[in-house]
Amino acid sequence: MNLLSLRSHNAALLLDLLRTAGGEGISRLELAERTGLTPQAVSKITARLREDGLAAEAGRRASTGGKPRTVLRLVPEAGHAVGVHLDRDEVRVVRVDLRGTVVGQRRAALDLGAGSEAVLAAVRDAVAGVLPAGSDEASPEGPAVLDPSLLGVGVALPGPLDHGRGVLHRVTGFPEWDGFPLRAALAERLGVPVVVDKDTNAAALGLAAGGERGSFAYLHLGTGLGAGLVIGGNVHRGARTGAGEFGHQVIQLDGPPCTCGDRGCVEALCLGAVARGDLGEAARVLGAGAANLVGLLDIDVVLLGGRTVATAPEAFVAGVGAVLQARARRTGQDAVPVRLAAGGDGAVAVGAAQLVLGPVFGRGGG
Amino acid sequence: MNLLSLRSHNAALLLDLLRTAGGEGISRLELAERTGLTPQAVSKITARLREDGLAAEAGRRASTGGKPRTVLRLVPEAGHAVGVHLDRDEVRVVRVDLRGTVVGQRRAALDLGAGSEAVLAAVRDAVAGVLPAGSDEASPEGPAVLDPSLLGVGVALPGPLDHGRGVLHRVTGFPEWDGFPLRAALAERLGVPVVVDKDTNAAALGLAAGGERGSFAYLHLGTGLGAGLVIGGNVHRGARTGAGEFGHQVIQLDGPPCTCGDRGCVEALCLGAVARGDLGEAARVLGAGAANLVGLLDIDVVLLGGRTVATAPEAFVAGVGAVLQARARRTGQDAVPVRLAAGGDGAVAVGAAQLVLGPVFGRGGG
DNA sequence: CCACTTTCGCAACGCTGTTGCCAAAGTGCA
DNA sequence: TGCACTTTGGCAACAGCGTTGCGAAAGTGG
Repeated sequence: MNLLSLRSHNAALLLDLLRTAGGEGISRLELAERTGLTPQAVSKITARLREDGLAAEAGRRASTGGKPRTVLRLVPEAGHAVGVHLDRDEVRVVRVDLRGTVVGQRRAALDLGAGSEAVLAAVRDAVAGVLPAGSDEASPEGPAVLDPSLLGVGVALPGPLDHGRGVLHRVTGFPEWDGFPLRAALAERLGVPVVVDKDTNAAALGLAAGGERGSFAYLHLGTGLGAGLVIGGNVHRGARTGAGEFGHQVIQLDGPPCTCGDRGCVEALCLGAVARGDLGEAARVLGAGAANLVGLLDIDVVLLGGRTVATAPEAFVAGVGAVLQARARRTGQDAVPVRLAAGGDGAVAVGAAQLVLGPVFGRGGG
Repeated sequence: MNLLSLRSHNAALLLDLLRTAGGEGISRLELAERTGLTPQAVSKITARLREDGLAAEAGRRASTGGKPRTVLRLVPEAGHAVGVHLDRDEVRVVRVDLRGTVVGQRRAALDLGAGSEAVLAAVRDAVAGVLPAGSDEASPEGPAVLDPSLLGVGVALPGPLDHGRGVLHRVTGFPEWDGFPLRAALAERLGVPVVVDKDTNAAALGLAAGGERGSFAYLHLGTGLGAGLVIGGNVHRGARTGAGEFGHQVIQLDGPPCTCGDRGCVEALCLGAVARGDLGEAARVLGAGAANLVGLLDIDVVLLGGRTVATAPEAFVAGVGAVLQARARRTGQDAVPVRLAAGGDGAVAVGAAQLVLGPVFGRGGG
């Protein structure tokens, strides 16, 4: 760690606090208290941020007997990022500002099996569509993006992949994507940095950026069952960036067979119960898996999302909550709360944009 | 992050590399490469470490055509720590040097149910017993330790507790310890900093300090079943420092009742199989739990330990390994290796000492 | 013996956050 | 209205961080 990284570290720290403060803003002295830096250091760093256009003064607080504190806020328009949710049958693209607010979106049908060239071209067009007019001036073959305030493009898609290298492992049902270097291919076509990740990780990251503090698990129950883990504000991806395989956790030894080849996986049991219309059992099974996870990691909160959960949100929240409450009664501690994940349908695309914004605010090892 | 924390951060970084290098030592240029610092910065920092007596020159490497590199090594005697393993029927105390080598140990029978005063006195005596002669000069009522090179005492014991505040939650079978502020009570009696943690976390930390790199899970199968999780070199304790509840992970919905009040816990199934003499089934059940953990966290390696594992190490390693290999075949990735944890009986006490040494080397949020 | 390579320390430097001090901008009482 | 007081925040000087430039030290090889 040298002085340059110290500088950017502290700048990112302050930017993160400015982002968290949102539209209300935050004063220099509050920033000093929260970071442990001296007020004068905060003044210096925020002066640099104001010079760069990333922060601005925004009114002042009421006086407490002396000079009133000047409120600082993030300038959301100073930069933006694009998030792409690449699903099996459609692509969703959003453009967000520094605060994470959606300032443009686009949605298009897509056949993930149509071949990599067709898919990449469709993504390129959809991304170009959310950019401000004039950004797309290059030739169809060349880089699509010339806008210098665009920090990058984050892409989220289902299935295991190598987040570090940006290479897909498998996309269920589409073997032609095995081993495809998605990040490199897209970065070349778009001309900006590209980050790829699993859809569940993107959704979890979006929740973290959206104000969810501490450590939590986002459980996504849709056509499959997966999890995104956030530990201490950062997404936990594991040694080979394959963490979050929640659905194929075995909770019924020698139980009914699962598509993965094992038996008694949460996913198989849970989706089986859903198919039978037994949502109570589905929620109980999901809760058992969640309780295992809570015991292992001691997280703050469990968040539920996905199409299947959306069909009966209260039933799932209550059912999973009941299992966690029973567990809490046994251990003698407060139960870990269960809530519905905010954001709904567009959460993955918005979270994908956070793959790019995260490093700006000191998240995600950037 | 200010300049003082920057300084100690880089110093800890170098100390950690010196420790990892062990007796062979490491040259300044290698340190520079591994830290990303310039060689000159490494020279300055190591000069300070040598002034403080923490590092020393130790010979030189063969020349590669120019001046040979000077080898630096950690001075193990520059500081030491005491680790206490407080078990239900005995207390084990070790004193280790900076390198983690045991330089003194003591073992005494102990009744954890004999009341806090008796237990604390016994711990105090055992700790005093491993200290160099002359350290224990204070009156029986006053602080026991006057040795300034003693960095602190780490205490590991079974059962859930609050690592942050040093307060016990419950010790199974000994309700009189509920809510006992062990850290404060011991710190007062010993006169040095005290850190308390679960025995499984201490063992895992000891393995990490003993050369185990990256992320791993230590599974301890003895009278109970628990886990210590190390993620990126640091012990993961979770929001309320209760992480690692591996044994009460449910892997058999509505299965046989467990002592915890739930049904189908790994611990109940595994120990039940052991009681029946069916070690193959015990290993398979343990492997199922380990596979769930591996999928969720994507760790590098699974390490097994504990008295029950020690009765048939090969059977457990092979049985758990088989489950993980089957999982790897399904996902198409390399199997996560399973190994026997090094250290054996004394591992927990040695690991407890690392609770104190960890922060010196930049581990554990110190 | 001398040219060459490589390591490593001294000195000067740029930059970090910190400290001391003072102007700015309020409140509140006489 | 005026003045003392409180609180904020900028300017300037500063100590200390890692970096750069350069030269001495300590080897190898012809």
